[in-house]
Amino acid sequence: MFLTIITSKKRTFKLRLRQCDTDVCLYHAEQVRYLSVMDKAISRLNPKQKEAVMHTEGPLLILAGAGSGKTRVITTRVAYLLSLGVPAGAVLAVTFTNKASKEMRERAMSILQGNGYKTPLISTFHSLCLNILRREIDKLGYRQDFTIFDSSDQHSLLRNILSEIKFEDKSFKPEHIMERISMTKNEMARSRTGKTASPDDIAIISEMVYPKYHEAMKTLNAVDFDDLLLLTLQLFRDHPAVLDKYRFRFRYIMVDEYQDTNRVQYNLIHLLSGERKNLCVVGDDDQSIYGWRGADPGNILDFEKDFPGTVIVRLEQNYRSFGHILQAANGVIKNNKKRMEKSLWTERDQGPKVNIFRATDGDDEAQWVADRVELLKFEKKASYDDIAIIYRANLFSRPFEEALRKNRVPYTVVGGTSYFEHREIKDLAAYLKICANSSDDLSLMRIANVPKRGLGPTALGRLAAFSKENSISLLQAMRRAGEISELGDKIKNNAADLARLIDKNTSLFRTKREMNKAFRSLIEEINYRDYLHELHKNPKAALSRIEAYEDFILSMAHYESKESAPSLHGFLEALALTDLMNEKDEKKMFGVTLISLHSSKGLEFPVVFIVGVEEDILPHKKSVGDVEEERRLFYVGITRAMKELFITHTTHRIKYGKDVPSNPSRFIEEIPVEVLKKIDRFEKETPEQAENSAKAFFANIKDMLGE
DNA sequence: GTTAGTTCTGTTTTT
DNA sequence: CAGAACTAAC
Repeated sequence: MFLTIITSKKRTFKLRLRQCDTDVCLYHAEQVRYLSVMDKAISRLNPKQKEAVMHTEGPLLILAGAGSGKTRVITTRVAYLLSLGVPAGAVLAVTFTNKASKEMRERAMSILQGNGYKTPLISTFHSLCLNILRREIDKLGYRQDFTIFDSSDQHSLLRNILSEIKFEDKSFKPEHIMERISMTKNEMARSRTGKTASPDDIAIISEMVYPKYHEAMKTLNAVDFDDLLLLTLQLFRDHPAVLDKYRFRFRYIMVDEYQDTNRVQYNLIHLLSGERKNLCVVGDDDQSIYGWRGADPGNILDFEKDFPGTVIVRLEQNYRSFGHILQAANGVIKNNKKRMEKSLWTERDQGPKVNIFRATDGDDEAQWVADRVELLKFEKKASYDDIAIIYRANLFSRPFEEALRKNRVPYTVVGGTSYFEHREIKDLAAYLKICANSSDDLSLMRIANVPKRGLGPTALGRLAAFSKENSISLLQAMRRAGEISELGDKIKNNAADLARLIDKNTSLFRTKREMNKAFRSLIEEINYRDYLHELHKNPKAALSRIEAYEDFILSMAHYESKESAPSLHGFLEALALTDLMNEKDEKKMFGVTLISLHSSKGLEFPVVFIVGVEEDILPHKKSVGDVEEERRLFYVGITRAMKELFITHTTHRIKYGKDVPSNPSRFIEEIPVEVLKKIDRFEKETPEQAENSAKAFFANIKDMLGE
């Protein structure tokens, strides 16, 4: 059935309707007014992009090469759907990061310029699932007030389990076992690329421990990140009525970064899209760099097979990089066997060639880069903000930080140790967690003796045993500490006091208008400040810890001010699922950016340095199994650069305290020689270069003195 | 129950 | 080398 809408401006729109889309009709009349806004946005697209935007019904695969205007296409498409009269509630766009979803939301809505359009649901996989589970999880036998365990929670739980079953073999680290459990949960075993099929020792152990872990999580009334997805999938599989509800609701589904989806995510999307298959996925198999985390590039490679009738749109025009950079990228990536054929092209100039520099060692490399950064600043008038230094592993940031500091160059390190890793934040968060979820024995265990309140391991062991015998929570056991005859009177009181403290604050968080005030007084009540001073003998360190938790309180205040119905659960969810702390600091990003190859995906910089491009680092020695993914990683790095790209490597490098010779990465040879330029440190400046740099130098001084 | 010394180990990490 | 985690003595 076709419905034709006649607009005031002699423009006709054909809208195909399906039987279940009756509510579309109700909307069209008021939408026609806004088509001109939409037309403007669409007119800015190239033909391929236009095709992707206007194809609204049936499965659509958008293969979006790096820098091909992917975000513009997705956001325009969302806006386009709304402009057609599709109700906002029927549109679902799923992303991986909060940053991406935020950007998508803002840009899509800005295309429509308000005009009374409601915002569709644009969310990450995890928060989408959380929202569904909050409503439906009782159907799976969980309690509604569950909390989310982050990886350090998981880790310590697993540690407990291992010691409980007296698994003492230290050669198996809890992290590795946890990683394996996570892979199992993400249905890696059933993956089509699945090479994890061969059962090794870790697989055997994790298989043994997984049921115990799962059981423990359930009694703790907690779910982990994987569970959010897995339980939602289970919900959809076991409760068709629930699935139908969401299927009916989400009639237009879009998935960003589809190459990064794992099997569970694939199944979720598959189920949700249902018969209708109004599913649009966007991705680039060449940028699939999360295979080690369960991402299955097979999902994008086989999309056509999985969804018959798929229309494929290739976005290959690159708007980001100069020609030489693109040729380097193409030259490298074409060595991969398993990929969808595509080749980026640009209308832009060739630009400078790709610079290769060989340093003697890591410090030399860092110093050279830092000096080059200054040269760029003064000679080419580049801003520090325009420059990024990208490395394979976060630990490489160190020498660059030092060299930049030495040159007085401002910089920002992205990633690395996150805010949550700090002990004081984890401690205080544990207080919040036990208040939010009285079954969370793990958090209670963590803070039972922090600060010291005379509840050592032995006392806690007794309490834990008592809770087990009576199948009650640890908190409940503390409330009833008086009944435990093995405990001394003092300990009984200590435990009961703690239980009272938790109970009191639990109700305070529930009733008090401003949670952050309650939080602050809780921190004061437990004398956490003094505890920190005891812990760190030099007052400077203690003070910085105090500042850190002050920030934490501030972020709670921030959360409360922006949320319409703030709650402790809500805050903890935001804490687990979004990077609350970095959110605030986002604007503070300035200077040269130091970032890992992985986190650089999606970003762009006029000048990029990819450093440490050596064998055993860039194809990393631990990922020999998947050189193609390493190559994609390099490809991602190259395609971040807009104007100028530098690639550096060393002749020897200190690794774990030992000096080892290093060889240039095999990937460097894959860059066509005609786009390469080897830079020699001792190369003298040509007279005109010298003149230019002198000019630039003086111009810069003038700048600094004058305006 | 805490502390200082010792051994061990070493990617990437959107949530 | 450096941080974590474990052990052995206060």
